[in-house]
Amino acid sequence: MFEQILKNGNLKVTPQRMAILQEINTKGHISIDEIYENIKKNHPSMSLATIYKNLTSMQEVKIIDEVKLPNQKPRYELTKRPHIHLVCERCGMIKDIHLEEAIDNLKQSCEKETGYKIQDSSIALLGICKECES
Amino acid sequence: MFEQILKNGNLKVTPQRMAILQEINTKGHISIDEIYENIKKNHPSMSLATIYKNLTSMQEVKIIDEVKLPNQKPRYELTKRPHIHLVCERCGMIKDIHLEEAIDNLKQSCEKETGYKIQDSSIALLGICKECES
DNA sequence: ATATGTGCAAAGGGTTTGCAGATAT
DNA sequence: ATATCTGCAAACCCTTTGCACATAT
Repeated sequence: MFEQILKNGNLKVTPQRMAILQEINTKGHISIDEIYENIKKNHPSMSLATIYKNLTSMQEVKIIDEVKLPNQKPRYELTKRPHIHLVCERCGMIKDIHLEEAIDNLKQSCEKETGYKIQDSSIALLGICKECES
Repeated sequence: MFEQILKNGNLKVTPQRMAILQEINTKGHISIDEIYENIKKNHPSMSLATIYKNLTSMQEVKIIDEVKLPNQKPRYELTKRPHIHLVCERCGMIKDIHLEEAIDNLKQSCEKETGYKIQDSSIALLGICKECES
């Protein structure tokens, strides 16, 4: 699965890349440091520089996306269809919501209003999650 | 005007802060370097450290907001009601759109779906502007 | 066999910090 | 008069780079 994705991007399949993708896949919205710390447990020789280089190259071929949230270090996720990041400002939980029609409506309103041709979106909503609220 | 806003935040009114606010106000979505370069023209002793410190303190009292866009250094704008950033990926133009009902709808859909209580938003749409398109 | 990738250490760049002197209230 | 702010320089990140060796194809 990730093997094929890497090959499609003309990237070689290395244990380091596989470990990074696995980590991003299971944790989602993960920071560089978290990736590094987690992978070091099973792969002690893993270098931070390798992580940086691979996050860059895998972004270039659109395997992963960088997620920039207010007041946070960048995080990384597997590339998915357009979605919304819901961020709990108390516990830090980040949840994806796939409300594609809502995003499409927003896109279309903006296109109509401005003549822009929208190709991509970066949407975060910030608040308090159900658990923290109660 | 800016004098009053600073006082409301318990920040002293200094020429440096006024210059920073003026710069953000006229340019909008401006980067730290742009602020520094522009202000130095009329205010050669202005220090970069002062700009950093003030961007931080003015964010803390919600006079300004940091805008994080994909593949860009952070930019700064005066705090406004929730709005959308439209970014032209060809010419770099950044345009605000105040589609508050659309944003409210999005918020409400997300709240209904997840039980989150949404307090804030960070929305960017990326594409090609009318001028670049033609 | 060859191009690519990895790890290391050094370099680079942006941001933060501490402090002494200056300024706003 | 006092707390706050500014400018400078140093410190402190985080990220990138160059290179020799290792690995995937």
